Amino acid sequence: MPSDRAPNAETAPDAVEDTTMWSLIGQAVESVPPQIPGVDDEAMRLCMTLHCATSLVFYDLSATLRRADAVAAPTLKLLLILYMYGEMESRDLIRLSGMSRAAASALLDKIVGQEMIERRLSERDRRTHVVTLSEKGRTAFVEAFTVYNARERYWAETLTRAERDQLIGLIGKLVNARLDDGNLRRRQ
Amino acid sequence: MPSDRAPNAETAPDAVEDTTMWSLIGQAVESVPPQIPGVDDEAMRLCMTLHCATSLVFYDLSATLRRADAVAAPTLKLLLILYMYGEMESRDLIRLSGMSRAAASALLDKIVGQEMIERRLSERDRRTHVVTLSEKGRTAFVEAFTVYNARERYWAETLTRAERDQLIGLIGKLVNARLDDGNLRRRQ
DNA sequence: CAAAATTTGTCAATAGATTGACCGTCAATA
DNA sequence: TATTGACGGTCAATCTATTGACAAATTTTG
Repeated sequence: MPSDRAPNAETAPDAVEDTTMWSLIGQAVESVPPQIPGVDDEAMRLCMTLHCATSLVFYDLSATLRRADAVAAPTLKLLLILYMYGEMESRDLIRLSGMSRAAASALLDKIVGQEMIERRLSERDRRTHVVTLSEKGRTAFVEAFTVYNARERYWAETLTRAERDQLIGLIGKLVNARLDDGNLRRRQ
Repeated sequence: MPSDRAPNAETAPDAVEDTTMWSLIGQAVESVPPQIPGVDDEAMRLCMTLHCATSLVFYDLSATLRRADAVAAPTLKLLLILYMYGEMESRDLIRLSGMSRAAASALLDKIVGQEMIERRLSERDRRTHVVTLSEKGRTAFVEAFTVYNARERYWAETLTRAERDQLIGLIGKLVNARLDDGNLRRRQ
Protein backbone atom coordinates (compact mmCIF):
# COMPACT_ATOMS: atom_id res chain seq x y z
CA MET A 1 0.00 0.00 0.00
CA PRO A 2 2.84 2.49 0.24
CA SER A 3 3.55 3.63 -3.29
CA ASP A 4 6.25 6.25 -3.54
CA ARG A 5 7.77 5.16 -0.23
CA ALA A 6 9.08 1.88 -1.58
CA PRO A 7 12.83 1.87 -0.99
CA ASN A 8 15.29 1.37 -3.75
CA ALA A 9 15.58 -2.39 -4.00
CA GLU A 10 19.21 -2.22 -5.03
CA THR A 11 20.52 -0.37 -2.01
CA ALA A 12 17.97 -1.10 0.71
CA PRO A 13 18.30 -4.50 2.33
CA ASP A 14 14.58 -4.65 3.01
CA ALA A 15 11.51 -2.46 3.21
CA VAL A 16 12.50 0.06 5.82
CA GLU A 17 9.02 0.51 7.23
CA ASP A 18 8.85 -3.16 8.18
CA THR A 19 12.21 -3.06 9.88
CA THR A 20 12.56 -2.80 13.64
CA MET A 21 15.56 -2.19 15.85
CA TRP A 22 15.71 -5.93 16.35
CA SER A 23 15.25 -7.14 12.78
CA LEU A 24 17.81 -4.57 11.71
CA ILE A 25 20.53 -6.78 13.15
CA GLY A 26 20.07 -9.56 10.61
CA GLN A 27 19.91 -7.13 7.74
CA ALA A 28 22.97 -5.22 8.88
CA VAL A 29 25.02 -8.37 9.30
CA GLU A 30 24.08 -9.52 5.83
CA SER A 31 24.62 -6.25 4.04
CA VAL A 32 27.54 -4.45 5.70
CA PRO A 33 30.38 -6.96 6.20
CA PRO A 34 30.53 -8.02 2.52
CA GLN A 35 31.16 -4.40 1.57
CA ILE A 36 34.05 -3.75 3.94
CA PRO A 37 37.16 -5.92 3.72
CA GLY A 38 38.15 -7.67 6.91
CA VAL A 39 34.89 -7.16 8.75
CA ASP A 40 33.79 -10.24 10.71
CA ASP A 41 30.05 -10.82 10.45
CA GLU A 42 29.84 -13.28 13.34
CA ALA A 43 31.46 -10.92 15.81
CA MET A 44 29.22 -8.16 14.53
CA ARG A 45 26.09 -10.25 15.02
CA LEU A 46 27.09 -11.24 18.52
CA CYS A 47 27.87 -7.72 19.72
CA MET A 48 24.93 -6.11 17.99
CA THR A 49 22.56 -8.69 19.43
CA LEU A 50 23.99 -8.22 22.89
CA HIS A 51 23.77 -4.47 22.66
CA CYS A 52 20.26 -4.35 21.31
CA ALA A 53 18.92 -6.86 23.81
CA THR A 54 20.54 -5.13 26.73
CA SER A 55 19.20 -1.81 25.63
CA LEU A 56 15.65 -3.20 25.53
CA VAL A 57 15.88 -5.06 28.82
CA PHE A 58 17.50 -2.36 30.90
CA TYR A 59 15.45 0.46 29.55
CA ASP A 60 12.43 -1.56 30.55
CA LEU A 61 13.83 -2.29 34.02
CA SER A 62 14.67 1.37 34.60
CA ALA A 63 11.26 2.48 33.40
CA THR A 64 9.71 0.00 35.81
CA LEU A 65 11.53 1.67 38.69
CA ARG A 66 10.51 5.12 37.51
CA ARG A 67 6.87 4.13 37.15
CA ALA A 68 6.93 2.81 40.71
CA ASP A 69 8.46 6.07 41.96
CA ALA A 70 11.39 4.09 43.29
CA VAL A 71 15.06 5.02 43.28
CA ALA A 72 16.80 4.95 39.90
CA ALA A 73 18.91 2.03 38.76
CA PRO A 74 22.37 3.49 39.51
CA THR A 75 21.23 4.39 43.01
CA LEU A 76 19.78 0.92 43.42
CA LYS A 77 23.14 -0.58 42.57
CA LEU A 78 24.97 1.45 45.21
CA LEU A 79 22.33 0.59 47.79
CA LEU A 80 22.55 -3.09 46.85
CA ILE A 81 26.28 -3.21 47.45
CA LEU A 82 25.93 -1.41 50.74
CA TYR A 83 23.06 -3.69 51.69
CA MET A 84 25.40 -6.64 51.20
CA TYR A 85 28.28 -5.27 53.21
CA GLY A 86 26.42 -3.15 55.73
CA GLU A 87 29.38 -0.88 56.23
CA MET A 88 32.35 -0.33 54.00
CA GLU A 89 34.83 2.22 52.76
CA SER A 90 33.64 4.42 49.95
CA ARG A 91 36.68 3.45 47.87
CA ASP A 92 35.34 -0.09 47.67
CA LEU A 93 31.79 1.00 47.04
CA ILE A 94 32.95 3.25 44.23
CA ARG A 95 35.19 0.58 42.75
CA LEU A 96 32.45 -2.05 42.81
CA SER A 97 29.82 0.29 41.37
CA GLY A 98 31.23 -0.06 37.87
CA MET A 99 30.94 3.68 37.27
CA SER A 100 33.82 6.10 36.93
CA ARG A 101 35.14 7.45 40.24
CA ALA A 102 33.80 10.90 39.53
CA ALA A 103 30.32 9.67 38.67
CA ALA A 104 30.06 7.29 41.59
CA SER A 105 31.38 9.93 43.97
CA ALA A 106 28.82 12.47 42.77
CA LEU A 107 26.01 9.95 42.99
CA LEU A 108 27.10 8.93 46.47
CA ASP A 109 27.03 12.59 47.46
CA LYS A 110 23.47 12.85 46.28
CA ILE A 111 22.36 9.75 48.14
CA VAL A 112 24.04 10.98 51.30
CA GLY A 113 22.09 14.21 50.85
CA GLN A 114 18.90 12.16 50.70
CA GLU A 115 19.89 10.57 53.99
CA MET A 116 19.85 7.04 52.63
CA ILE A 117 23.57 6.64 53.28
CA GLU A 118 25.62 7.96 56.18
CA ARG A 119 29.22 8.91 55.61
CA ARG A 120 32.04 9.68 58.01
CA LEU A 121 35.76 10.11 57.55
CA SER A 122 37.80 6.95 57.84
CA GLU A 123 40.35 6.91 60.64
CA ARG A 124 42.46 4.30 58.93
CA ASP A 125 42.97 6.25 55.74
CA ARG A 126 42.12 9.91 55.70
CA ARG A 127 41.59 9.92 51.94
CA THR A 128 38.48 7.80 52.12
CA HIS A 129 35.23 7.54 54.07
CA VAL A 130 33.26 4.87 55.83
CA VAL A 131 29.74 4.63 54.50
CA THR A 132 26.72 2.97 56.12
CA LEU A 133 23.22 2.26 54.91
CA SER A 134 20.70 4.22 56.99
CA GLU A 135 17.34 2.81 57.96
CA LYS A 136 15.79 5.04 55.32
CA GLY A 137 18.20 3.69 52.76
CA ARG A 138 17.51 0.10 53.72
CA THR A 139 13.78 0.61 53.33
CA ALA A 140 14.18 2.37 50.00
CA PHE A 141 16.42 -0.44 48.77
CA VAL A 142 14.09 -3.26 49.75
CA GLU A 143 11.12 -1.48 48.21
CA ALA A 144 12.86 -0.69 44.95
CA PHE A 145 14.58 -4.03 44.64
CA THR A 146 11.32 -5.88 45.13
CA VAL A 147 9.82 -4.02 42.21
CA TYR A 148 12.99 -4.38 40.16
CA ASN A 149 13.35 -8.09 40.73
CA ALA A 150 9.72 -8.76 39.88
CA ARG A 151 10.46 -7.28 36.50
CA GLU A 152 13.72 -9.21 36.21
CA ARG A 153 11.61 -12.32 36.62
CA TYR A 154 9.33 -11.16 33.81
CA TRP A 155 12.37 -11.23 31.53
CA ALA A 156 14.00 -14.35 32.90
CA GLU A 157 10.91 -16.53 32.81
CA THR A 158 10.91 -16.71 29.02
CA LEU A 159 13.81 -19.13 29.31
CA THR A 160 13.85 -22.54 30.93
CA ARG A 161 16.11 -23.08 33.86
CA ALA A 162 18.61 -24.93 31.68
CA GLU A 163 18.62 -22.15 29.12
CA ARG A 164 19.19 -19.53 31.79
CA ASP A 165 22.15 -21.45 33.14
CA GLN A 166 23.50 -21.88 29.66
CA LEU A 167 23.17 -18.18 28.90
CA ILE A 168 24.84 -17.21 32.16
CA GLY A 169 27.61 -19.69 31.49
CA LEU A 170 28.29 -18.39 28.00
CA ILE A 171 28.37 -14.78 29.09
CA GLY A 172 30.64 -15.80 31.92
CA LYS A 173 33.03 -17.46 29.53
CA LEU A 174 33.05 -14.39 27.32
CA VAL A 175 33.89 -12.08 30.19
CA ASN A 176 36.28 -14.29 32.12
CA ALA A 177 38.45 -14.80 29.08
CA ARG A 178 39.13 -11.06 29.01
CA LEU A 179 38.86 -9.95 32.61
CA ASP A 180 42.50 -10.26 33.56
CA ASP A 181 43.59 -9.12 30.16
CA GLY A 182 45.70 -6.03 30.65
CA ASN A 183 44.49 -4.96 27.25
CA LEU A 184 40.98 -4.31 28.49
CA ARG A 185 39.93 -0.67 28.56
CA ARG A 186 38.37 0.26 31.91
CA ARG A 187 36.76 3.33 33.32
CA GLN A 188 39.05 5.80 35.05
CA MET B 1 48.76 -8.00 55.09
CA PRO B 2 45.51 -6.17 55.68
CA SER B 3 45.10 -6.00 59.43
CA ASP B 4 42.40 -3.65 60.64
CA ARG B 5 40.75 -3.64 57.23
CA ALA B 6 39.35 -7.15 57.63
CA PRO B 7 35.60 -6.91 57.05
CA ASN B 8 33.12 -8.03 59.62
CA ALA B 9 32.68 -11.71 58.86
CA GLU B 10 29.08 -11.68 60.04
CA THR B 11 27.78 -9.06 57.64
CA ALA B 12 30.25 -9.12 54.76
CA PRO B 13 29.74 -11.89 52.23
CA ASP B 14 33.45 -11.99 51.48
CA ALA B 15 36.58 -9.93 51.86
CA VAL B 16 35.66 -6.73 50.12
CA GLU B 17 39.15 -5.97 48.86
CA ASP B 18 39.22 -9.24 46.92
CA THR B 19 35.85 -8.56 45.35
CA THR B 20 35.50 -7.24 41.82
CA MET B 21 32.53 -5.95 39.90
CA TRP B 22 32.28 -9.37 38.36
CA SER B 23 32.70 -11.58 41.43
CA LEU B 24 30.20 -9.34 43.20
CA ILE B 25 27.43 -10.97 41.21
CA GLY B 26 27.79 -14.36 42.84
CA GLN B 27 28.03 -12.86 46.29
CA ALA B 28 25.02 -10.63 45.76
CA VAL B 29 22.88 -13.47 44.46
CA GLU B 30 23.79 -15.58 47.45
CA SER B 31 23.32 -12.95 50.10
CA VAL B 32 20.47 -10.67 49.05
CA PRO B 33 17.55 -12.84 47.87
CA PRO B 34 17.36 -14.91 51.09
CA GLN B 35 16.83 -11.69 53.03
CA ILE B 36 13.97 -10.32 50.96
CA PRO B 37 10.79 -12.38 50.58
CA GLY B 38 9.78 -13.12 47.02
CA VAL B 39 13.05 -12.20 45.38
CA ASP B 40 14.06 -14.61 42.63
CA ASP B 41 17.78 -15.35 42.68
CA GLU B 42 17.93 -16.88 39.20
CA ALA B 43 16.38 -13.87 37.53
CA MET B 44 18.70 -11.66 39.53
CA ARG B 45 21.77 -13.61 38.46
CA LEU B 46 20.74 -13.53 34.82
CA CYS B 47 20.07 -9.79 34.69
CA MET B 48 23.05 -8.82 36.79
CA THR B 49 25.35 -10.96 34.65
CA LEU B 50 23.94 -9.49 31.49
CA HIS B 51 24.27 -5.94 32.78
CA CYS B 52 27.78 -6.32 34.09
CA ALA B 53 29.06 -8.06 30.98
CA THR B 54 27.49 -5.52 28.67
CA SER B 55 28.94 -2.68 30.67
CA LEU B 56 32.43 -4.15 30.35
CA VAL B 57 32.16 -4.99 26.68
CA PHE B 58 30.63 -1.75 25.46
CA TYR B 59 32.75 0.51 27.55
CA ASP B 60 35.73 -1.24 26.00
CA LEU B 61 34.33 -0.91 22.49
CA SER B 62 33.60 2.79 22.97
CA ALA B 63 37.03 3.41 24.43
CA THR B 64 38.51 1.69 21.40
CA LEU B 65 36.75 4.16 19.13
CA ARG B 66 37.87 7.11 21.24
CA ARG B 67 41.47 5.96 21.28
CA ALA B 68 41.40 5.69 17.50
CA ASP B 69 39.96 9.23 17.24
CA ALA B 70 36.99 7.78 15.41
CA VAL B 71 33.34 8.79 15.70
CA ALA B 72 31.58 7.81 18.92
CA ALA B 73 29.38 4.72 19.18
CA PRO B 74 25.98 6.45 18.90
CA THR B 75 27.15 8.27 15.80
CA LEU B 76 28.52 5.03 14.41
CA LYS B 77 25.11 3.44 14.80
CA LEU B 78 23.36 6.19 12.85
CA LEU B 79 25.98 6.03 10.13
CA LEU B 80 25.66 2.24 9.99
CA ILE B 81 21.94 2.41 9.38
CA LEU B 82 22.36 5.06 6.75
CA TYR B 83 25.17 3.06 5.16
CA MET B 84 22.75 0.15 4.80
CA TYR B 85 19.92 2.12 3.27
CA GLY B 86 21.86 4.79 1.45
CA GLU B 87 18.98 7.22 1.61
CA MET B 88 16.02 7.19 3.93
CA GLU B 89 13.60 9.36 5.83
CA SER B 90 14.82 10.64 9.16
CA ARG B 91 11.74 9.20 10.88
CA ASP B 92 12.97 5.72 10.06
CA LEU B 93 16.56 6.49 10.98
CA ILE B 94 15.42 7.88 14.31
CA ARG B 95 13.10 4.96 14.97
CA LEU B 96 15.77 2.38 14.17
CA SER B 97 18.44 4.14 16.23
CA GLY B 98 17.00 2.84 19.49
CA MET B 99 17.36 6.25 21.13
CA SER B 100 14.57 8.56 22.14
CA ARG B 101 13.28 10.81 19.39
CA ALA B 102 14.75 13.89 21.03
CA ALA B 103 18.17 12.36 21.51
CA ALA B 104 18.38 10.91 18.03
CA SER B 105 17.18 14.15 16.51
CA ALA B 106 19.80 16.17 18.37
CA LEU B 107 22.53 13.74 17.43
CA LEU B 108 21.44 13.79 13.81
CA ASP B 109 21.61 17.58 13.90
CA LYS B 110 25.17 17.39 15.09
CA ILE B 111 26.21 14.92 12.43
CA VAL B 112 24.58 17.04 9.73
CA GLY B 113 26.61 19.96 11.12
CA GLN B 114 29.74 17.86 10.66
CA GLU B 115 28.72 17.29 7.04
CA MET B 116 28.68 13.52 7.34
CA ILE B 117 24.96 13.43 6.62
CA GLU B 118 22.97 15.57 4.20
CA ARG B 119 19.39 16.44 5.03
CA ARG B 120 16.62 17.94 2.93
CA LEU B 121 12.92 18.32 3.49
CA SER B 122 10.80 15.44 2.31
CA GLU B 123 8.31 16.27 -0.41
CA ARG B 124 6.12 13.34 0.45
CA ASP B 125 5.61 14.34 4.08
CA ARG B 126 6.55 17.80 5.21
CA ARG B 127 7.00 16.65 8.78
CA THR B 128 10.10 14.63 8.02
CA HIS B 129 13.34 14.84 6.09
CA VAL B 130 15.25 12.73 3.64
CA VAL B 131 18.77 12.02 4.85
CA THR B 132 21.74 10.81 2.83
CA LEU B 133 25.22 9.70 3.77
CA SER B 134 27.79 12.10 2.33
CA GLU B 135 31.12 10.93 1.00
CA LYS B 136 32.71 12.25 4.17
CA GLY B 137 30.22 10.29 6.25
CA ARG B 138 30.82 7.12 4.29
CA THR B 139 34.56 7.38 4.80
CA ALA B 140 34.19 8.13 8.51
CA PHE B 141 31.88 5.15 8.88
CA VAL B 142 34.13 2.67 7.12
CA GLU B 143 37.14 3.84 9.11
CA ALA B 144 35.39 3.72 12.46
CA PHE B 145 33.59 0.49 11.81
CA THR B 146 36.79 -1.25 10.78
CA VAL B 147 38.33 -0.34 14.13
CA TYR B 148 35.14 -1.19 16.00
CA ASN B 149 34.67 -4.56 14.38
CA ALA B 150 38.27 -5.55 14.99
CA ARG B 151 37.56 -5.07 18.67
CA GLU B 152 34.25 -6.92 18.40
CA ARG B 153 36.26 -9.84 17.10
CA TYR B 154 38.56 -9.60 20.12
CA TRP B 155 35.51 -10.21 22.29
CA ALA B 156 33.78 -12.77 20.11
CA GLU B 157 36.81 -14.96 19.55
CA THR B 158 36.79 -16.24 23.10
CA LEU B 159 33.81 -18.38 22.16
CA THR B 160 33.67 -21.20 19.65
CA ARG B 161 31.41 -20.79 16.69
CA ALA B 162 28.85 -23.13 18.26
CA GLU B 163 28.92 -21.19 21.52
CA ARG B 164 28.44 -17.91 19.71
CA ASP B 165 25.44 -19.27 17.87
CA GLN B 166 24.03 -20.64 21.09
CA LEU B 167 24.48 -17.32 22.87
CA ILE B 168 22.87 -15.40 20.04
CA GLY B 169 20.00 -17.90 19.99
CA LEU B 170 19.37 -17.63 23.70
CA ILE B 171 19.39 -13.84 23.69
CA GLY B 172 17.10 -13.97 20.70
CA LYS B 173 14.66 -16.16 22.52
CA LEU B 174 14.72 -13.85 25.51
CA VAL B 175 13.97 -10.78 23.43
CA ASN B 176 11.52 -12.29 20.96
CA ALA B 177 9.33 -13.56 23.73
CA ARG B 178 8.75 -9.99 24.88
CA LEU B 179 9.10 -7.90 21.74
CA ASP B 180 5.46 -7.82 20.75
CA ASP B 181 4.38 -7.69 24.35
CA GLY B 182 2.34 -4.52 24.78
CA ASN B 183 3.57 -4.52 28.33
CA LEU B 184 7.09 -3.63 27.30
CA ARG B 185 8.23 -0.16 28.28
CA ARG B 186 9.85 1.64 25.32
CA ARG B 187 11.56 4.94 24.84
CA GLN B 188 9.35 7.87 23.90
C1' DC C 1 64.61 8.73 55.73
C1' DA C 2 63.54 11.32 51.54
C1' DA C 3 61.74 11.24 46.95
C1' DA C 4 58.81 9.30 43.69
C1' DA C 5 54.72 6.99 42.47
C1' DT C 6 50.10 5.64 43.49
C1' DT C 7 45.59 6.10 45.45
C1' DT C 8 41.32 8.67 46.58
C1' DG C 9 38.01 12.02 46.10
C1' DT C 10 36.56 16.05 43.79
C1' DC C 11 36.19 19.89 40.30
C1' DA C 12 35.44 21.76 35.71
C1' DA C 13 34.07 21.06 31.18
C1' DT C 14 31.63 18.47 28.16
C1' DA C 15 28.77 15.32 26.09
C1' DG C 16 24.82 12.70 25.74
C1' DA C 17 20.33 11.06 26.90
C1' DT C 18 15.70 11.29 29.17
C1' DT C 19 10.92 13.07 29.88
C1' DG C 20 7.23 16.08 28.97
C1' DA C 21 5.38 19.73 26.28
C1' DC C 22 4.50 21.99 22.08
C1' DC C 23 3.48 22.96 17.16
C1' DG C 24 2.89 21.96 12.49
C1' DT C 25 1.48 18.25 9.40
C1' DC C 26 -0.96 14.29 8.00
C1' DA C 27 -4.62 10.59 8.33
C1' DA C 28 -9.01 8.79 9.79
C1' DT C 29 -13.65 9.48 10.40
C1' DA C 30 -17.97 11.44 11.13
C1' DT D 1 -15.49 18.86 4.50
C1' DA D 2 -14.47 19.60 9.22
C1' DT D 3 -12.94 17.68 13.31
C1' DT D 4 -10.40 14.67 15.83
C1' DG D 5 -6.48 12.09 16.70
C1' DA D 6 -1.85 10.48 15.63
C1' DC D 7 2.75 11.45 14.10
C1' DG D 8 7.42 13.82 13.53
C1' DG D 9 10.64 16.97 15.07
C1' DT D 10 12.26 20.11 18.38
C1' DC D 11 12.65 22.80 22.77
C1' DA D 12 13.46 23.25 27.68
C1' DA D 13 14.75 21.33 31.81
C1' DT D 14 16.99 17.91 34.10
C1' DC D 15 19.98 14.30 34.99
C1' DT D 16 23.78 11.26 34.48
C1' DA D 17 28.16 9.97 33.08
C1' DT D 18 32.54 10.77 30.91
C1' DT D 19 37.51 12.50 30.73
C1' DG D 20 41.32 15.00 32.45
C1' DA D 21 43.38 17.61 36.01
C1' DC D 22 44.33 18.47 40.64
C1' DA D 23 45.39 18.19 45.78
C1' DA D 24 45.90 15.64 49.77
C1' DA D 25 47.11 11.31 51.81
C1' DT D 26 49.42 7.11 51.57
C1' DT D 27 52.61 3.66 49.90
C1' DT D 28 56.62 2.28 47.50
C1' DT D 29 61.19 2.78 46.33
C1' DG D 30 65.79 4.39 46.22
